[in-house]
Amino acid sequence: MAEAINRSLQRGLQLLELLSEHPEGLELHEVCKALELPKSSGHNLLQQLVQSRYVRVSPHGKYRLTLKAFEVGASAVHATEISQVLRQYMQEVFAVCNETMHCGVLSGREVLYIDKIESTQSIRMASHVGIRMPLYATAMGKAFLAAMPEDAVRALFQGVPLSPLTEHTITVLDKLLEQLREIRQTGIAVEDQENAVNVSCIGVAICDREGKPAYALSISAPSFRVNRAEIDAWGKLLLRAKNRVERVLKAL
Amino acid sequence: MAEAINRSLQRGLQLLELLSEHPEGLELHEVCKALELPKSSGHNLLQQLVQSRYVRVSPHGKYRLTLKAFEVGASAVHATEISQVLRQYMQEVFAVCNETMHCGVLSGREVLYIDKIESTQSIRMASHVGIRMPLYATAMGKAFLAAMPEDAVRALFQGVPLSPLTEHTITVLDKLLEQLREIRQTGIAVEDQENAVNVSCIGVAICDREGKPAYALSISAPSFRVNRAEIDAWGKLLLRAKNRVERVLKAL
DNA sequence: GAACATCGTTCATATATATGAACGGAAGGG
DNA sequence: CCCTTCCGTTCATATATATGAACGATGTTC
Repeated sequence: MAEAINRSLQRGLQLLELLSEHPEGLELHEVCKALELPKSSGHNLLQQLVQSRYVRVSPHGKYRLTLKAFEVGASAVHATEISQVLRQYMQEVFAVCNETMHCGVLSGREVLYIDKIESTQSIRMASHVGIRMPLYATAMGKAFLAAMPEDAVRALFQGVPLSPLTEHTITVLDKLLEQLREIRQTGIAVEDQENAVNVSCIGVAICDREGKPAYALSISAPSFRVNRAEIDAWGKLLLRAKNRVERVLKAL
Repeated sequence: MAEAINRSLQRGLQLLELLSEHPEGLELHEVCKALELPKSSGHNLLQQLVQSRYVRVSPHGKYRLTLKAFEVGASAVHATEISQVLRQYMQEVFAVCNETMHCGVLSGREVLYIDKIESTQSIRMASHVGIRMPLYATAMGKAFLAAMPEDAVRALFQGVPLSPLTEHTITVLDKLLEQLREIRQTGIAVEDQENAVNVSCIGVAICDREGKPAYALSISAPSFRVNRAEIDAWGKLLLRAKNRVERVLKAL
């Protein structure tokens, strides 16, 4: 944590983040403990957040975020005007595959999910927009990494353990790097139950004008519906979408 | 604006809201003018927002929201656990109608859109999650109003003009009240090009345990695809979804 | 190209915040 | 039933913020 420029504001924002990680709500003393605040300080900040309608307090004294935070955040994602274009092409791929699709942005060692279209099939993936997932265990993430030079990937994961999420998760950096080399050949990243059991994903990265990975698209489906044929067919669709989005990005 | 409890935080939050209304970004002096801040104060707040990564500044000196604001907000909507249930039933209705659906919450004289499922048909509605629309000109909104006593509706719109959004918008309160009486008979609200031309919507309100309207579901389609038959069939689906969600709400 | 605007940044000090300590109420234990 | 403990709230004052004024940089006008 860098030294604050404006302590009140910094702590208020930290408080919003903390509450966003605790949907069930937190009590004053819990907030103070988590952020190492004196209770009088925490009280003051929470009061302001309540007055500004970002937080409400339940009858049991639990502080939670309100939908005002959602409103502000939602416009942030639509401010990145490319999101409209991404959604358009996502929709077109979805029309063919009818499997849950996600769109994400690269964010440190994680991918941040910013949009999704859910499959109408009864067996489908659960997920939600706004979450983060590790790069090394998702199709979108591996697509991002494959769009980076190997040195950059090594640097990014220098000293960072690849914690297993399932028993299929790649936990050895060299193995990951090897797979990234394959992905660079085709442009298509495949992930088979590395993030959640019985779920497979196919992803592509979309690069900005400077060629740096920025966005990714993926298809997620129950593993039994993802075979060689689907990987080939859906992969092609994703690549086509990727190229079209990149063309728009260049024209911007 | 109430007197601040903590001025820094209050102003910082106002600043986030302001930026959320200006996706194209604002310069320091524009921010200061809009919020009536001295430029040194605006500068300090923006610096903190940048340091906390809620805002970034473009090469041209334009301040914009980042996706960090989106992340925090997204979890706020998922914190209202009912959103999972709503989405589930929305999905089931969507599987039949294949028209764009929305889910919204009642917020003052407006409906706040919190979720959507987009039609895969080539002619479909443009909209996005996080926006607000006036109650009097949307199917969701009229469903909300019909779930309130007439006196409450009168009070809500006391002295508030019903500004036309299209030439079909209901702009006379008595006419709106009359239509609400009809909606109370069936439970289904229909809106025909009152919000946007060539778009028709069907909506239902979902009430909480105390019987107060809280959520709404709607189907939006090009007007030519919405005839008597669709209104009846889709209206029934929506009513069924409404009842199921209300049952869950009572059980919570 | 000189004079003038306009904008962002810096800084000293008047003003508002942060917090330890004290208070009051609620819950739990003996 | 009293004592203890744990929370949330209030308050005075030590500390940090807010801001007018001054500065430097950049762009504009004539």
